[in-house]
This record gives sequence, structure tokens and C-alpha cells, in this order.
Amino acid sequence: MNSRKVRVRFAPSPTGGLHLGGVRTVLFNYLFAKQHGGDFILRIEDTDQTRFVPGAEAYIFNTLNWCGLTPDESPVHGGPFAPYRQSERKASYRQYAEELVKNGYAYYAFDTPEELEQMRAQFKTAENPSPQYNQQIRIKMRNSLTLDAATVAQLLKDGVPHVIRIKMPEQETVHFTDMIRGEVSFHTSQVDDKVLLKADGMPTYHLAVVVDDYLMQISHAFRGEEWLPSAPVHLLLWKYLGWEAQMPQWAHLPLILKPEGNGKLSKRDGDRLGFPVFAMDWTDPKSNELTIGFKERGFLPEAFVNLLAMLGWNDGTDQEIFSLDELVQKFSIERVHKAGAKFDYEKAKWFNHEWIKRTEARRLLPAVKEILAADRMMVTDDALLEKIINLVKERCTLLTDFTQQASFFFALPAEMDTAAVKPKWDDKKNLFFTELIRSFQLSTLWEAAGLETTFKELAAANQLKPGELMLPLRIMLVGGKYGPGVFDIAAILGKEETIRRITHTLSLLEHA
RNA sequence: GGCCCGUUCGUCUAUCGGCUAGGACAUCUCCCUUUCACGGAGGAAAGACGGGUUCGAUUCCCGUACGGGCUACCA
Repeated sequence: MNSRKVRVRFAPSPTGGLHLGGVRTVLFNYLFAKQHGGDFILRIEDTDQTRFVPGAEAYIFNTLNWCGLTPDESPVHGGPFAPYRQSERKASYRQYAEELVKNGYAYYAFDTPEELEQMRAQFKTAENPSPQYNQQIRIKMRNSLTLDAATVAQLLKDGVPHVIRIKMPEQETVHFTDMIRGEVSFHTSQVDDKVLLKADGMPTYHLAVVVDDYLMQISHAFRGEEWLPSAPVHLLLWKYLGWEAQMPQWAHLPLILKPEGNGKLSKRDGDRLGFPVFAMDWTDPKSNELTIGFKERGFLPEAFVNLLAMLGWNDGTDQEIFSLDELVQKFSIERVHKAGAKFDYEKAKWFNHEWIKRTEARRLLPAVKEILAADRMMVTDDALLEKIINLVKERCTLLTDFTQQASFFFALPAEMDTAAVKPKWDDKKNLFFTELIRSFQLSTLWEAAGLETTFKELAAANQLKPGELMLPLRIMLVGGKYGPGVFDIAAILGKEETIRRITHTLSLLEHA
């Protein structure tokens, strides 16, 4: 259809943490671009100066970096179409708005916020709870359509605050082909006269997105479904500005919904239901309130990207685990679902579990080290840690699970679940372990299989079932009813430490 | 309210007119394991409703219902 270079953009407004749905939009943009050998541009849409949040832009970059979705062009990466922050492009928008006015596609409006409020109050009825600045209303307002030319000229000359609004045509049907939804159409009589240029001289999203997509030669525009209703405004702007031939192809992505059904997923749902919604931790600079992120919850970026991709897309087979590279290869926008998807945290965790299981210990090492360090466990022996990771990773759903699964290798268990053995504890068992200590002391070869043999032979000699003794040994070494095979643990702990822990617990049981 | 979009197991989804409607998560049963997991076997579980079109509809069309989005000088 068009053979020009694929250029896509993600255009967030830096007002806080990056929502999971936002990251998915990035992902689909990225996949599409990379698959077609195109460029992925990050453009910051900071046209609302009242919503500036310090740190939000840096957060976006950190998040993309963590996910491995690096832009080719952005405020920090630079590029041939700089600047990539709309606030820095402010000067370029007015001319286009003025051009629209000159050609009769837009008009000046001098209504104050109070007047607008008044208008809404005045026309508000039960049937029409939110009156719009549309074809019926605009003739009742103060704008260059109702005021005579001289008055308008004077107002302009006096520097009276005003906006520029698009003049929606009366009887037209605007339609386009959405890459996901197919044919979509709107009747212009139902669309209001959106503000294009604000009184502060900044463009609204509607103008900025069209101008910048044009200037930056964007070929495909992917965004959330919540933008669908304003699509006719954008379509018309492309046409009125004379750029129709260069208009990108649109794709409106389905929304990510709350687990229990009603509405799109929000940060609040995560807080309420106990799962992350933001990609990474976000601390609101005003309230200092911390919102947990997937990263800090213990998700691998590979898993995060994978689960996001599967929310609304599949390759038509039963495959569910995809690497980023694989996604780049197999992704197709046509296979993206139309309907919104309810977010299922259980399934999200499953993806992470799968990725932990299939990721090499060596690559898990830095993250695990960090997690243990957060628990005051400084591990210096990488080789040892790697061995431990391999031993326990299949029972870790989140990276943070390594705290429980691995820390007993490095420190005496903080809690000793002696209650689990005490009810069935007797002198016979006590004797057995005393003897076990002795034979462990004598053993020259310290490895799992050998220890198990020693253990079982000794049990037989004492006429005890090994099964009755395994749990006590586990408690002695681990502190609780979890962890990998006991003899594997003993092998890693080493002779001295193993004996020390058995002795220690024995005395605990005696004095309890 | 208006406009727009959507609708297959509880959840994510496969199906592109003829299927015993498949898979995954969760759930249940069993096996493995005298910890917790992993793994294995099996079970229960779905086409919103009503009309068409058709030899035949989950699949195409139209209504209805339900769900969602938008309705700011926010994106």
C-alpha cells in the first residue's frame, strides 16, 4: 500500500509511572518497527504544562531500558527530527493552526473557561448530560464565526486570550480502515469542535499528534482504543493540512481491563488487588507515595514482555512462551484481538515462572544477588550461588522467592520450625542424629549421593524408616518444610556447617 | 443521554461455513516426591439472545441484550 520506510512512535505524556497497557503499546510499536526494518521513535507529549511531573520522563526511559525496547530516536537518543519533546516544538504548531483558520477549517474562539462552564450548565439536560462545543452550540458562542471580522481583528490585536478550534463539517462521514478493526466510520455531526491550539499557545494532543506524525514521517500509528472517538478529528486534520497522502495507517489497540470485569485497569486496581500495574516502582514526587512495579515484584523483563504480548495477540499456534526476538519475527498486527482483555495476575506469574525456569543461572545471578543483598545477605562466591540457583530456581515464581529458597544456604535459618518435628521426636531419633553426626564427621567424600547412603544405612542399623528422619534433617538444615533435596543442601552446606546445624537443632529440641 | 468499539470455558485465547469447539492459567482427582516445588495422567468447564442468509452456522448480515471507551484549553 505504501512502500515508504516504516516509522512508528510511542508518544507518552510524562505524568507518572508507566502503566502496563502503555508498555504493551510500546511493545507492539517496537515489534512492528523491528519486523519491518523500521524505526521506533519515542516522542514526549508534554503539551500540558500544568501536568508536569518531575522524574516521569526519566522513568519512561528507565522502563524502556529495562524491557529492552530501545528507541531509535528520542529526546535522549537524538535523531534527525529533533527535538522530540513537544514542549520544545511549541513554536512550530501555531502556524498550522493559523493556516487552518485561513482556509476555513478552524476558527478563533474567545470564550473564557467560565463561559464554557456556563454553556455546559445551561444546555445540560437529562438527555444530554455533557453538551459539547459543536455545530449547534458554536453559533451561540464568542468566536470568529459569530463575531464580525473587525471585532475579531481587534480582539486578536489586543491580545485577548483565545483558542483555535477545528470547525467540524456538518454532514460528512469520515471513515478509515483500522489495521485491527477494519472499516470504522463516524458522522461529523456527532463530533465536537475540538480545541487545537490552547490559549497558552501550546497545541492540544489533537493538533500536535498530527503535525508531529507528519513532520516525523510516521508511517503507522498504534495507540489505545480510548483514542478511537477522536480519530475523525485527526483524519480531518490530515486532510485539511493537505497531507492526506502521507497519513499513517491507524491501529487502535484493545484495552487491558480490570480482572473483575468493569473498566480499564488502573493503578488503583493494583493497589486494591495486590498486584503491580506499573512496569517499575514509581514514587509520586508530591505525595511520596510508592507504587510497586513488576520489576521490583520480581519479574524478569523477558517474562513481562512475553505476558504483555500475549494480552491480545497470539501467533495462531499453541505457543505461549516467546522471546523478544521471536516476537519480532512472528508478530503481526492483523492478529491482534479486537476485544479488551481482563488482566490475570496468576497467569502473569506463570509466565515469570516459566522464564525463571528456562533462564540460565548465570543470567539470573545479578538479580538474585541483588535480592539477597536487600535481605542483608552479601554473597561473594558466584560459582556457589550459580549452583544454588540451579538447584532452587524451579520453585521460584518470582525472583523475590529466591530470598526464601536460597538464604538458608548462607545463614542459619532465622526461624526453626521445630514444631514440625517435636510431636514425633523421641530418644531413638535423638540417638540416630547423634550417631549421624559422628559418621558425617568421619566421611571423607562429601557429596549428596554418598551422604544419602550413609544416612540410610545408619537408619537401617537403628531400625528406623528413613522417611521419618528426612523431615527432621530438613528442618535442621533449612529451618522449614521447603527447599530442594536435603542431601543436595547438605552437600552445598559442607561438612562443618551441616554438623553444626544438626547439633544446634538437637540442643534446641532437648531444651524445648 | 449521545457517538464509537466489542461479545467462544472463571481468565487469556484457537477456529477464518461442515470441529467429538483445541490449548494455556486457575480449579479438582490421581501418579511421582516421606518437605515445597517441578514433572506426568485425567476430570469439570464456553460459542449472550432472537431473527435471517445457506444444504449447513461459533464463523456472514440485521436487531436486542450486555460490556467497554469517549464525551476538557488531559493525554
